[in-house]
Amino acid sequence: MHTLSEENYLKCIYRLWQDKGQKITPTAIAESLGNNPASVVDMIRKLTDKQLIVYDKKKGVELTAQGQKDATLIVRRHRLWEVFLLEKLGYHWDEIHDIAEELEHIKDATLADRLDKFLGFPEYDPHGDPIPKANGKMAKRYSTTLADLKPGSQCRVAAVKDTTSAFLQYLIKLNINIGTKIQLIEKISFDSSLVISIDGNERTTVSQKFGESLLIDM
Amino acid sequence: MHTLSEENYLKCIYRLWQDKGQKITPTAIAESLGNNPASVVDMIRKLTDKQLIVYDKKKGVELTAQGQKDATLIVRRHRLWEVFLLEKLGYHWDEIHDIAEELEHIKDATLADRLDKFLGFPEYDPHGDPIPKANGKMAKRYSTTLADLKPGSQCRVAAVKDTTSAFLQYLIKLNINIGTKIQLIEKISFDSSLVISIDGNERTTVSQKFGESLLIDM
DNA sequence: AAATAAAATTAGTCTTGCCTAATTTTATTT
DNA sequence: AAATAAAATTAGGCAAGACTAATTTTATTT
Repeated sequence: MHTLSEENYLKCIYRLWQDKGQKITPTAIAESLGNNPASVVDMIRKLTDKQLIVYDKKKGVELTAQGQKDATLIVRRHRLWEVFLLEKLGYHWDEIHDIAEELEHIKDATLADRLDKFLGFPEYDPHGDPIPKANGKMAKRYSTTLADLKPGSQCRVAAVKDTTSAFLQYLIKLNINIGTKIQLIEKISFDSSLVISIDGNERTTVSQKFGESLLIDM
Repeated sequence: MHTLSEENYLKCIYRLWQDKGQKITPTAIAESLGNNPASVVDMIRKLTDKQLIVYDKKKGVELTAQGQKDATLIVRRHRLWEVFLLEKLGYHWDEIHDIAEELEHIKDATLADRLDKFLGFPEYDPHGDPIPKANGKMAKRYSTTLADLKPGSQCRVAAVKDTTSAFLQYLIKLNINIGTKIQLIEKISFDSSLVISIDGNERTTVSQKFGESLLIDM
């Protein structure tokens, strides 16, 4: 079994891999975890010894088959607990991430599967991220963002790319949820701000950063 | 907030205090946690600095008001999670203790109260231990054991004093549950073995140790 | 009360996982 | 290509929380 820290690194590497598909460098991991690059180097050695990752200076860090499997299970647990917290305990969107961050490390061979069954085998978590199945497979992950949309088109909010409560609280304020319809009216060429209409209501302007944090479905 | 280790010590001290009401010595804590007495001395210093306990060589370790409050909350969380695991996720009696041991450390201000509500404010956990309420109060704790019973009398299993799976699996084998009726037929004076009848069925003989691990209600 | 046993404590060590500072390696500019 | 900047790595340290071994204190016997 893995330590809490090892699991957090695995999850982080998994996320960087999914997000970018690019080379994963020690610096990128350090930034993502808020740790010092020197600490990352230590952990890279440890995870390499455990054969969960392979590190090559040219290619960066890559997960081995076992590393992918283990990381997927952590993500599965995280997302299932998020569903539980929201649906069963009545937490709000912006409160669940940090708690799930702790719950995902609970170690028991059958816990994830039992929770999955109890929740009715959900496909997506409250942030719109697909929940890996027991066999590691998972539903489609959305990748188009609101910022990628052509002005004039309409879309449906499918997922959030950013799960910080600052972003989620802003979404609550704007009355945006998974499933909300948004129309992109105009893209301001000066700073790429987006003029949008939420659920057919009056226009609002949001930043480029905002647009890049919302994953959509067309 | 407290570290995982601090919480485990607090809980251990709380349990020793409830169980025996006797002087709590470093050695007793060490035995209970499976740690070295030297480590216990370190932690006694730490918890004393945090004003969670008071240590006096004559009186042993005692919880301060704050220490009691914090320990009670940990116990509350542990017992609520046990109810959840058994009732909602379908675990068996003997599987829940260790998982709850991890879940009890999840830190969130409203989690215990939400879980309590979700479970319908249970009074007792699956082992028959009373669950502390949000205000710290809790239902009656049973203290009479089967071994204290007078031969000839009848009783109801109210709780188990031992939550190891070895004991619980033995109970499953004997078909004993919380609520099961037991009649004490005879006490063998040689070794204090107990001849009992479970739910009116044919006689079984159990050890003194067994009798001391079952808490009963008359 | 002295001898012995048990408990408590101190001193020093180890591992994990982080840090800073210094150095080396690799990339990017000019 | 040389200079500069950025990234990676090494070396050494620190705190938490455990350990062992040695010592001191307290309790129990004789």
